Amino acid sequence: MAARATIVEVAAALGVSPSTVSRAFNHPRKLLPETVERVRAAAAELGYVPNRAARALSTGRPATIGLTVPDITNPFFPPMVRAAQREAERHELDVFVAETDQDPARELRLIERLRPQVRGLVLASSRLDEDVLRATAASFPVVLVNRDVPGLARVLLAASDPLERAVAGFAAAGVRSFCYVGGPRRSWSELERRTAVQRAVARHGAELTVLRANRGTFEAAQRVVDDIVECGAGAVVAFDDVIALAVLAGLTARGVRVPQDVKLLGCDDALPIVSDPPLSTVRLRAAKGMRRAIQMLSAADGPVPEQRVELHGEVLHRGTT
Amino acid sequence: MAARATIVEVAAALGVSPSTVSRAFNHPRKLLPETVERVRAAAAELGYVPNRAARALSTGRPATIGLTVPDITNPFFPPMVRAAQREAERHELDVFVAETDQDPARELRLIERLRPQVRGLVLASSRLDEDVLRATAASFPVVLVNRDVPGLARVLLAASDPLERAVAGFAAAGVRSFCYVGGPRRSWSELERRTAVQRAVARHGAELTVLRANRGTFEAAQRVVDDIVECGAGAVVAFDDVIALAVLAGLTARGVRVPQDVKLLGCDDALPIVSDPPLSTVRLRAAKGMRRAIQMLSAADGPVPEQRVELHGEVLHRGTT
DNA sequence: GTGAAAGCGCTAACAT
DNA sequence: ATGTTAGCGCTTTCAC
Repeated sequence: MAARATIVEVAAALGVSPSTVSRAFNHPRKLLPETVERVRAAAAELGYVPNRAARALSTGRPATIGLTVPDITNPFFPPMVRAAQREAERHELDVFVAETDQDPARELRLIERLRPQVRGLVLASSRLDEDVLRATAASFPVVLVNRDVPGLARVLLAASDPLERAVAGFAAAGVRSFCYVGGPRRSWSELERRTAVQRAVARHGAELTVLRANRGTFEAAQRVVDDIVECGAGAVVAFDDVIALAVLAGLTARGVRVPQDVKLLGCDDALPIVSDPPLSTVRLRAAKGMRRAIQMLSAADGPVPEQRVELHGEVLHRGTT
Repeated sequence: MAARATIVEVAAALGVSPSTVSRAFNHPRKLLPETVERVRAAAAELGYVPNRAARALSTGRPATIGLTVPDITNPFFPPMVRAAQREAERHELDVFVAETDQDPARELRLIERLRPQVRGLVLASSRLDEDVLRATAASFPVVLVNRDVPGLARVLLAASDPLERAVAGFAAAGVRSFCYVGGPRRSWSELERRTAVQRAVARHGAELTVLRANRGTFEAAQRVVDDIVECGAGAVVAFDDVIALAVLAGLTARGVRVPQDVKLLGCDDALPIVSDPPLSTVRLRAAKGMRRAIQMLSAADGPVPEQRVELHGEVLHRGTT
């Protein structure tokens, strides 16, 4: 029961052919119910566990999909990884997760490496050039998440709607000067969020200062707090919650009261922690988006047809707005 | 260059045998340098990417190791996942990550599923019974992380030393009553940390109230804040940073000043965020531990010999102590 | 130094 | 309804 038996061994033990054992698992309806039963019992008895790699070799259809994320320590991604695995499970698929480190060259290397052994790829927040992505997706099933490349299958976790709504609310409350603290330059989310804020601020005839927390990390964000204070904004919109919390801590430490003096809005709702006051943020539909991505992949057989799915988040007004 | 060529195709294109192509990659020194060069050039030209699954089938030695974690959204684990992947890379190994959801049955299912296609397993914070673990590790390479089962190979990220030191410091500063807020019941870390605090508190003749944040989550922790206030402790040690931050927020909201009224110490140093005041915590050697685990696995061929590696963390005194 | 052949564990025609 | 055969992509004896 402990040792791993093979199909051939199970077959031998039962005096049937390997194909029968294989069929008992893959096409049970092609066998006598009784046979299926006997085979399954023997398999369990011998501790048989299917070798999925061998199966993939044989069928040419691996039951694994690859998922790349730029940075697994970014709290935005683990929930997506979980959602991917859970949804894949429903389709009897495995998920192989690889971290690209935000490095396009590394991302490409990983993709090449994964390709022979996965059925398809979900690329989350890919940093690759459009043409590289197009070339890859032309001959292989690929779904993009949070990357908007026309012609490809993509799922976008949009924050623009709630962001514009939030800005409108701030403006209505009398805010005339805004500040946006951006995240990773090359990310689609950064573009989408910044653009939304710019549009909304302009629409209300207010002022906007755009700052950037270079590598999208907490430390980087702290350095911009001085600039925020200086520009005298009445509301700060941050690219994500990590940055927002850094800003919150910085403002508080400088005696600026949130939300009385400055309103503060984060994005992602990915952190398992609260601040004081609790951070207002935009909740995205990350899990749902990842489920969609997996579904697209498991449906398609061959390159995934173009489609653009945009899932809109919602503002969560908590203590900082 | 786009399509995935196979070894046979590369061989055909060159008019050599498949074995030669194979050798050019796996045992280049058995070939004329010039041949190796020609083969590599042709392979690159044709976009040949080795199929690792097929190689594993053929050699019987998969170049992949499996890693299970209880909860990937717990910020404690992503850095370990990253470390595992980075170290594995150095050994030309892949890492397949699976989430057990803290469920022993699920963990066991995943292990069985992984076994045929991985060279070995790293089980982080395993929730399986000792005998199940022993049985598994008897016939298969397994390294435990943060689970202390005698007889097996294990890496422990210990917090006891720094925790005892911290308690001693609090006692020296006049604290007579302590509170420990525990985490997941079945985890080794919980036992190790709680025991350390109990021991240290007893040694200084002080009082200890042990509370628990049931599922180790932020929400659960908030519910115990009232109990903390009630027991009148002068210092709180939390199982991890997530709990500690919840406690901090709860205390602050109730007008209790940290660290003036109550000192607060977290554990793990895993969160990419700060609080105000910044949380004091215990930094563990998670990355280093995971590297060790991978090394043990890639060294051993067959069951990993017993060994117990204990890596000690250090106290990080920041703003809450 | 290189080729030919067998086989890893499994599946899918094609028999029967 | 089940067995036989061939082969997935690769590695590895064993020959030459």
